[in-house]
Amino acid sequence: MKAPLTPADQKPKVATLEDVARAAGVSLATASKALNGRDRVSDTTRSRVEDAARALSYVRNPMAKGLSEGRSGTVGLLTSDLEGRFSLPILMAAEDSFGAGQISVFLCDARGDAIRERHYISALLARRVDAIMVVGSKTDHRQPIGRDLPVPVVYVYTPSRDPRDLSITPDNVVGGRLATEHLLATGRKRIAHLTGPRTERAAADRAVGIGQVLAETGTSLVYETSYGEWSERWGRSSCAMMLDQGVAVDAILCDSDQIARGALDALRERSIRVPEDVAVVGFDNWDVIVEGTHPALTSIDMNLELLGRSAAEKLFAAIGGKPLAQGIELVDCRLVVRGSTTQTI
Amino acid sequence: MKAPLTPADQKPKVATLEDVARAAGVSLATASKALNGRDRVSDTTRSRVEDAARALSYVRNPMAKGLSEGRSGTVGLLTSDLEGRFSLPILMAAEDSFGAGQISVFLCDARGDAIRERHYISALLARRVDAIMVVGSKTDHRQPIGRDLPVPVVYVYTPSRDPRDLSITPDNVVGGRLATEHLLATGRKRIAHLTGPRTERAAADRAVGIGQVLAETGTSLVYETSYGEWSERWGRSSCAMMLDQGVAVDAILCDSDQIARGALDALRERSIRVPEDVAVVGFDNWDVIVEGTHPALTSIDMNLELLGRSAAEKLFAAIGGKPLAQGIELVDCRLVVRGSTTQTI
DNA sequence: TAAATTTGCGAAAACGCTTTCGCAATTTCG
DNA sequence: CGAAATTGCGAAAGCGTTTTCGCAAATTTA
Repeated sequence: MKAPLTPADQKPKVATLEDVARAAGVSLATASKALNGRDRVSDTTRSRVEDAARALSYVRNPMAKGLSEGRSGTVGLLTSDLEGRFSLPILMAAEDSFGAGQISVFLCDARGDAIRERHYISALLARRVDAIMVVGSKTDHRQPIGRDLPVPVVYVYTPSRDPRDLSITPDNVVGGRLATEHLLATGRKRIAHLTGPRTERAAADRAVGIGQVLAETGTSLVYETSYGEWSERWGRSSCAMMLDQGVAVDAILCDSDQIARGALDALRERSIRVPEDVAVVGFDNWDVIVEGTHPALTSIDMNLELLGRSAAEKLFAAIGGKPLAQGIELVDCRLVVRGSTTQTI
Repeated sequence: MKAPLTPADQKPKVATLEDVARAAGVSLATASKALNGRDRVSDTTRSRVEDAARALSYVRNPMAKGLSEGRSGTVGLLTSDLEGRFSLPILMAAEDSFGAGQISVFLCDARGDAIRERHYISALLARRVDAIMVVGSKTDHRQPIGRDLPVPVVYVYTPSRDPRDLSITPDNVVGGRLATEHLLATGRKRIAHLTGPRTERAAADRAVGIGQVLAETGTSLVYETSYGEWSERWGRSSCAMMLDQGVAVDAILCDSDQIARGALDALRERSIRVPEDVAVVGFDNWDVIVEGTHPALTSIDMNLELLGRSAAEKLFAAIGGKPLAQGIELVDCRLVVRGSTTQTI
C-alpha cells in the first residue's frame, strides 16, 4: 500500500542516510555506524537501522562517502593496447577481484601513445583514483609512469624499468622450459625454434629456457631463426625456409600461436604429418587459434588471469595501507597439451 | 625556490578551491564561478583566479563536484563479452568520445551471465553513473536491462527488444547487399553463401540483403547452407561439402571472416585459385584474420567505431537533458576490398 | 539628474556522508 | 558500596564543491 504521490513528489529522490535514520528513529551518526559495522551500536539498534535501510532500498552515495573519507573507491586501469589479447584477460581478472571488494574500475586505453597516456594519468589522478594498474602487452620493460605519484601503482605483464616499482610479469624462461621438457618427454630429439622478434624480451627469455633444458640433457636446437616476427606469415615462411634447407626436425617450438599456425600450414603443404612426424608447440594459448588449427595446438599459457588477480590483490592491500612490495614478481607459465604434440584421440 | 617543509607538512595535501580563492584574494564563490566560466566575474578577477589555480596546480575534486551537482560525471559500460571482437572496438570508440567530454567510464563485463549482469547494473546505479551503455556481440534483440531506470540507457550492437529503448546496431541487410553488389560488379555470376547459424539475426539479415540484390538482377544463389556456425571449422567443412557435391561457383560469400578463412583452406586443398577461379568475401573485417589469409580477405566492416561514437554522443546529449530518441538506429556497413576478390597487385 | 538596470563580488546554505567527542546510563572492579 | 571503566547514542564539525541571494558600486536609461 503506497502513499499517494503528493504534488511535491516530482523527482523520485533516492533515500539518503538521513531518511534511514529518521525511519529507524536514530541519529545520523548512529545510522552510519550501524550500516558500516562500527561498534558502539547495540545489536537491536543496528538491525532496526538495517531494516529501515532495506525498506527504503537505501544505497550509500559513493561521492559523499568518498568526499568524507578522502578516497574514491575506484582504481584506474591504464592499458596500452586493448585489441591485444594480452591486456584483456588481465583486465578482466583484475576487475573481478576488485569488483568483489566494492571497488570500481576506470578503464583507459592509451593505444601505445605516450601523449595520450600522460593525459589519461592526469585524468585518473584528477578523478582521485585510489590506485593505478598499468598493463602492457610486451614483457619488455617500460618507462615508469611517474615517480612519487600520490597513489600506489602496479605494472602488469609489462614491467617497469624502475626496480622500486612493483611489476608482475610472466616467467617466459619457465615457459620455454615447460615447452622443451614436454617435447623431450614425448620422445622428440630434433627440436627447432621459430622465434618472435629476437630483440623482444619474451622471445629472448623463452630461448633461454629452451637452452637451459637442452643443455641439461646435453643436446641443442637443430634450428633457430635469427630474425623473427609475431605473425602467421612469418611462421609459414620461416618454417618453409627451414624445411627447404633440408633440416630434419621432429618438433617445432614456436614463440606464438600465430607463428605455430603458419608453421602448421607449411608442414601441411609438404604433407608432413602432425604430430606423427613433427610435433608443434605454440605460445599464448590463444583460444581462437589454438582450437582452430588441425590438429589443435599444444601451447604455453601465460596465466594472465593469475597476473591480473594478483595485481588487484596487491593494489587492494596497498589501498588499505600496506606498502607495496618492490621489484618484479614472476608468475609461472602453464603447459596445455593438445593434439599437435600427442595423439591422444 | 621552495619553502622548507614545516613539521606539519606531513601529507602533501592537494590544493582545494579554498586555497585557490585565498591565493587569488577572492571568495570561494567567486573562485568557483571564475573557474567554471560562469559570468558575473570580471575578466581581471577571472584571470587572477586562473593564475592562482595554475600556480597551485589545482584540480577540481570530482567527488565534491558530483555531490554538489547531483551527477557523477561517469557512465557505465556494460558488456556481455569482452573477449568478443565486437564489443571492444565499440567500447573504445565510446570511451574516446566520452573522454573528450570529461566523462569517465566504468567498465563491467557480465560475461553473458544474467545474474552477474543484474549485479553490475546495481553496482553502476549505486555508483550514481549518469548513463549506461549496454553492448553485446550479437544483433539478436535482447531483454532490456530494466524499465524506469533513473538514468538514460542506450543499447549498442545488440538492440533492446523494447522499442521504447534506443538501440544502435549495424544494418546487416545493407552489409549483405554491399557484398553481393561487389561480387556482381566484379563479374561473378555463381554465388554461394556459407552462413552463420541461421537462427541468428545477423545471418538472416545478410541473407535478406543478398537475396534483394540478386532478385533485382533476376538471379539467385547457386548454393546456401541451411545450417551454420561461426567457426573456421564450419567454413572449411561446408565449403568442402559444397565443392564435393560438384556445385560450380565463382564466388563465395561467408558470414564471418573465420568462415571465409575455412573456405579459403578448403579451396586451396582443391587447388582452386582465389580470386581467379573463385572470389571470397567475409564479414567483420577482423584484422587478425583478414590480413593473415592468402590472399588477404575482402570483408564487410560493420563500422563498430561509428556505433560506439554515436552511442556516446547520444548518451552525452541525454545527460545534458535532451531526451533520448526511441527505436533502432541502423548504421550502414562498409565494404573493404582486398585480394580475395580482385587482383589489384 | 534621478531612477532603473547591470555588474562584481561574498556570505552562507546545501549536497550526503563519516567521525570525533561528550554525555548519560550501565556494567565491572576493588 | 563507591570508583572506574564500558556501552549506547547524538550533536556537530568537517570533506570540497556549486549555487542562491543580497548588497554595493558602476553603468545605462528617461
